[in-house]
Amino acid sequence: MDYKPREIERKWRRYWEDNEVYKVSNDSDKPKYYVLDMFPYPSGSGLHVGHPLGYIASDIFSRYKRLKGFNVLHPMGYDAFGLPAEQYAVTIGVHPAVSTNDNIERYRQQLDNIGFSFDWSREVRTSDPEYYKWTQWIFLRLFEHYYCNDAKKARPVSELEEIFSKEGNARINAATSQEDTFTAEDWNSYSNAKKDEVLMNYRLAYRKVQYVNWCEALGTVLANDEVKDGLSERGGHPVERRPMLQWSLRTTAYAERLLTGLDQVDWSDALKTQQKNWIGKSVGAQAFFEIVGFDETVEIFTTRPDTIFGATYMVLAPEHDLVAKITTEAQRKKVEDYLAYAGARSEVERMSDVKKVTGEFTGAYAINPLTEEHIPIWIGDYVLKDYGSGAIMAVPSDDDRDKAFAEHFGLPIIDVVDKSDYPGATLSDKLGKMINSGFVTGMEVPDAIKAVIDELEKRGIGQKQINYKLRDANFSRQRYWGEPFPITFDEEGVSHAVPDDKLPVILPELDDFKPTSDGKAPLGKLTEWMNSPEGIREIDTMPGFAGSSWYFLRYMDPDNEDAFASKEALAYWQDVDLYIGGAEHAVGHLLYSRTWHKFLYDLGYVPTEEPFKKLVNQGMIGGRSSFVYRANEKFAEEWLYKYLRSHSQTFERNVILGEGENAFEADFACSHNKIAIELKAMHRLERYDHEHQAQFEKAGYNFLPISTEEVFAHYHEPDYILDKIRRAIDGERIDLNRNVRDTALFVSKDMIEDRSSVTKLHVDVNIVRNDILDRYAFEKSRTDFARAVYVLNEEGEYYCGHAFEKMSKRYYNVVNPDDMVEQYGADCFRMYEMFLGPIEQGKPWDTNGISGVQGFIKKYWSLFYQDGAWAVTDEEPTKDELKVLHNAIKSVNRDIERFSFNTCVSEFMKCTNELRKMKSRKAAILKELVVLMAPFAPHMSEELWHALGETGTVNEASYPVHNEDYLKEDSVTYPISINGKKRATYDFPADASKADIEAAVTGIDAIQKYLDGKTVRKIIVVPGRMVNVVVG
RNA sequence: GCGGGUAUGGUGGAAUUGGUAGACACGCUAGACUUAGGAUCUAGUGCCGCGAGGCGUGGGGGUUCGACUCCCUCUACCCGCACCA
Repeated sequence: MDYKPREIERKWRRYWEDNEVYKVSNDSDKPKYYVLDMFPYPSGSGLHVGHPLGYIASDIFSRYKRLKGFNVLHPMGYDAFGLPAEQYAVTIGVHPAVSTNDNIERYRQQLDNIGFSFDWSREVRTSDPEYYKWTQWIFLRLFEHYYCNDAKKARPVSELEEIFSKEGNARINAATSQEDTFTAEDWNSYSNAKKDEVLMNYRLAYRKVQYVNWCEALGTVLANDEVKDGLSERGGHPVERRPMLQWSLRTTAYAERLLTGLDQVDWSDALKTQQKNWIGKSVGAQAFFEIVGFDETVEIFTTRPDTIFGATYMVLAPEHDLVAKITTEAQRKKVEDYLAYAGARSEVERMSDVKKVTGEFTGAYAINPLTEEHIPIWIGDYVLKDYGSGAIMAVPSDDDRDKAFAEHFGLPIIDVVDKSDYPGATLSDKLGKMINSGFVTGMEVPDAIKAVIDELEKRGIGQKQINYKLRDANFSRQRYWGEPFPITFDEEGVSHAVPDDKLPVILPELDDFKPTSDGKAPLGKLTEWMNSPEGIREIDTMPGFAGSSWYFLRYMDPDNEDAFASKEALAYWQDVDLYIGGAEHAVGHLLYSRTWHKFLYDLGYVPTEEPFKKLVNQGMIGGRSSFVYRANEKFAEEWLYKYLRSHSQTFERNVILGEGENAFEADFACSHNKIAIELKAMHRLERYDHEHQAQFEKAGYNFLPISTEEVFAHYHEPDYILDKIRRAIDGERIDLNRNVRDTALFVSKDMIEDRSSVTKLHVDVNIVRNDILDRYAFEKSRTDFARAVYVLNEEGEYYCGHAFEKMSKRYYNVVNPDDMVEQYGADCFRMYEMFLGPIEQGKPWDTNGISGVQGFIKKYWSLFYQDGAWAVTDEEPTKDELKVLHNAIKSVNRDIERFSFNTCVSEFMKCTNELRKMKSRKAAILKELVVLMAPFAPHMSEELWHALGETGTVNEASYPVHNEDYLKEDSVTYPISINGKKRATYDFPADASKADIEAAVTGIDAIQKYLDGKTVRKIIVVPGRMVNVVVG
């Protein structure tokens, strides 16, 4: 039979579904393997050809592992809550639940088309109450726990309350935003509201007023990783810093473990460094500087305490609490002006002119504790409120920003580090010798750092401190489409957890879900819902990353009603062995999931500390855009000029006609015949038609309007134009020809003479093949191309230009996987995606190349069927055939293990080519080959598996193992090099010894001529590999 | 500015990790067949040169018998972070 992918694929997909071939059991003697794809947002525009790349890779690996005898969990589901889904719903004016459902359906169809082995019985959706019940449940655990820095794990808040009531908070070493110390008496005397406020400073999920990224356009607050360059990641809207009462997660508590945990996982260095940078650990010292005339001190953080002798002034962040207090009357006006200026600057502005030095003197002075000098306290927005303590000691001699500031405002600079021994050393290298630095003068920097910290500690004004760039994650969204918080507030404003047995708190129906601009969440419109019998409900919802931070655990046991997953399921599946997805989740999702996972680990709910053992980032597939070149006015003018010239008409270009104020320029004019031609785009000629007419007549010329469209329409019959001119010369008045409207001329790329006479336009890549335009399809694609005229090349083809761009609708370079599957079959599509290149590398999609894979599949098929008839025999395979097969087994095995899927496909091609050459059609060979290829081309393999007389499914076969014996050669072809350059090859027996080869090599004819008159100095023989003769 | 990555034919990419550079494809050239079709098959295809031969993995230098691979240096491009004290 012939290879008919559409039939075969439909047939076997149905079979797999009917027989639940991909259903995975939690109850198995086999070792487990968990392959996960990053959670997709079901966006409205569906999948393009770049999206399934990772899914195909993970599917191949899952199928491979299954054939290797593993019980493989390979699930799929949808991250259905959150901004993108809602924003999309808002734009098209449909309820997010409805649009999300539609999108999921579309997504599912597209995925099904490609033949993935997902166990759909485990599908999860974050917007499903059965799912978000557990998101809320985990949130409540975070709410009920704090992070103990001594135990280095999360502990119950109830424990904390007990300690507070007995001894206050002095001895508690926790991750906290609590600044004041209090005693047991204090605590016991606190109101409920006050107690709640204090506890919020300890809880891992807490609510507090703080500066947040408010995005007006989206009507919500965003987390730091959702803001890029001061704009929202989704939609690119401006973001401002604004104090708001918000829920947050105390991710900072886990900073250190998030950092050290990276050592346990097999991720790319690029990814690890990105996470490290985001966590941003820096080791230094905390110090307190007294303020002249005030009781308060300024707390600072520095990584270079050694340079304290060079601290000649201090800078506070504009939002720093002390600013209002310490500013002197004399400076108040100026400071207020500066605060107004700094406050008004958006994040984008602030970040775009980092170089601009701004600040203001508060009028107050601090005392440098080691020099005893009085140093001025400034404010400046290069100091950030939420890093360290929001204040710095400025050391202009050793810090570029401090230096720029000092120079700008004329502040003193004292050199304190002599770096002459370390050329090129930077601040962070911590190298050099101290000068002008009191008791540390002469010390090396690392020693001085220690000495200064010791001194600060001795005096009780400072200590060693570690700081992280990582901030707590904003967890509130003032939007509708998310998980409601399982929190209520009583009359006193005290927060209460909704009891576990009341979960989930269902997201109520709401018609007007549009965001508001005042920061009040849409759920606030439902007064009845909000004022529940249990108390006033929180009306913010959770962010998109809430549901996606633990979804991989739900797949293990998706229908469990008593727990997010059973202990047994968690004990069996443990963690994700292989995680494939895009690099865009490098910090956000991956950091949050790791945090949640560590928290659940602390509570004993999950058995592993890191959720994702191995992670592969698939590269982005870009589009290969195609261009057509539309001739412009210049082109028409050049053409007409050349044409007139060749007919020896005495036309001149750009001729000034008329006199004085009435002078004007005509495109072409012939003074002899008193005729002038205006050559312009139709719409321009139309606009000035009558004026032109009058103008030319006044100058005594017969006016001939020719539109560029007319020129293009008659490009291939130029005599038409000539005829017109002749008639004009004869005095005939010729009106503008309006029948050629919308005619455009397209010049084949290889026929372009002058780039400026054509305009480059994107053309749909789906109507271009091997850069040749399908002109029929082109004319149908857009109404304004319907009357296209072409300048073709000698072959009569239209060649398009091309460029690599992002795959995007506006570049007309989007290729839909459905179209590929329709045309080539899913198996071919899967293999071609892999064949494109290494999975981790970004690359352009080029549909042209798929024909190579298609050709291969046909050839492969023809090993089984000759002229449509079954041609496989039961003969014993020969040694050579076995060698070809086992070579392929060996290579494919090795390459799958190292995620080199492109070379696997090459290997299949090579193997097929070789078997074809041998006319090999033996079942013993082909059966193994079918299994080997099954992970890549599951449909076809299933078909052939059955054709070979097997029953059941090829998924249950066992993976072929290669036998080294078949690969052994009798003789080896050695490359013979002279001084490292290959000059000849020669066959030696496989068991030839080093000495044998050395002795024989100089006797080889092809080598002799290189040895003439030279001495053989050395012969290097690498057995089985190569020979190198060193002469000189 | 800092950090990470990449650089190989006209194109996508191979190279067992220091051992025959360009596998496997696309494209191109020539030929065969054919109801010329965007089908199939055969051969060729890194560059220069008629040739012998020479050159060749972004540029320059080094280590080595031998370098796409290791080291130094420069250049270009991509990604991430960016006043983080």
